[in-house]
Amino acid sequence: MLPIEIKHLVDQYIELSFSVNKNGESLVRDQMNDDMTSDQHYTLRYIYQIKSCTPSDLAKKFQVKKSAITAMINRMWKKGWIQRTRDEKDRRVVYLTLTEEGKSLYMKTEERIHHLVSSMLNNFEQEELEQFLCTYQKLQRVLEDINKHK
Amino acid sequence: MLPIEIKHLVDQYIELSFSVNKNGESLVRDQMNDDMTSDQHYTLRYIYQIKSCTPSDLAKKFQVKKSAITAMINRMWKKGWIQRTRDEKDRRVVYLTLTEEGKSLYMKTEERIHHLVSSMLNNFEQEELEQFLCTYQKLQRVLEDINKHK
DNA sequence: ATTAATAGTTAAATGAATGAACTATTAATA
DNA sequence: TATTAATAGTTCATTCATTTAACTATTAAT
Repeated sequence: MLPIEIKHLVDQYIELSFSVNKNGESLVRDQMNDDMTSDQHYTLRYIYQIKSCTPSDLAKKFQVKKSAITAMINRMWKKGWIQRTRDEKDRRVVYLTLTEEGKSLYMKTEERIHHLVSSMLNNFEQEELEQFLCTYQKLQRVLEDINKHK
Repeated sequence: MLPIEIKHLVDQYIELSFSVNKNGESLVRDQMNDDMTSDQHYTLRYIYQIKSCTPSDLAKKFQVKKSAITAMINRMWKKGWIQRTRDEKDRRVVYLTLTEEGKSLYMKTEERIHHLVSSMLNNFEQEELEQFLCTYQKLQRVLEDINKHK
């Protein structure tokens, strides 16, 4: 990369990531039922996809302390969306799974989000989109790497 | 866009934006002083760039209600980073500006963030990066548009 | 057998967000 | 002009999200 161009590109990235984030999060919130937040939906999504996980897994995925996960899981557990099961081999470990209500709520909301994202991405040619996602993917690995080695 | 590919691309976008967001926000938080949060830095940044703005401007930019802005500005005002001035023509309006302390704190933190983002973006060839930012920019406009017409 | 480390929770404190009710001021209109 | 609308911002109560520090229980290491 040419040093002379760096500052402008960095500024542009900072501005765009802020703006896309805020606007995107706001639209995602609009798809939620009144009794759930976007973080709670992301939690349902992760557990749904991976079937079962531990609070420690979630803390790593969400980049927060485990006590933050305990608090969120408590709120979702009270609403009947999540189950806790102790590992019989290693009794320190807790497995989190979705209840039937959790699954069905997740699927309904995720469908609305898919619809929203589809309508966003429809504004792009397939090739441009694929190129974009390819670079986005690399960026994701770079960020994961920096986070891993810190 | 070919319908058959859509679902995969949508899934990929959802996963990447989540992951880049969480990892990115976590790294940005690491650049903050202990007495400030990333939202507070973003607020300093916006006011710094635009010199002066109203709470309503901030509410629009951050996509939150005005009462959320009042609360954040109060916290930053208590720390001596922000000034409030009433408009003499229209006495309903409040102008927010940075104090000298606010400016200097902003600049120190922003420098660390620039350094971080530079080291991230250094992993890309200039052309790939420019192409990426171009699409990211389009995406930003699409999101802003959807938000405007809702 | 004792000490370390790991998994998870609890509790107190702070920040961030909303909705509803409120003040003050300005704009619209009958 | 007098009354009514709308706008800008704040306050208050409530909920969610997060951190730090202290804690329990369990397993691993020496």
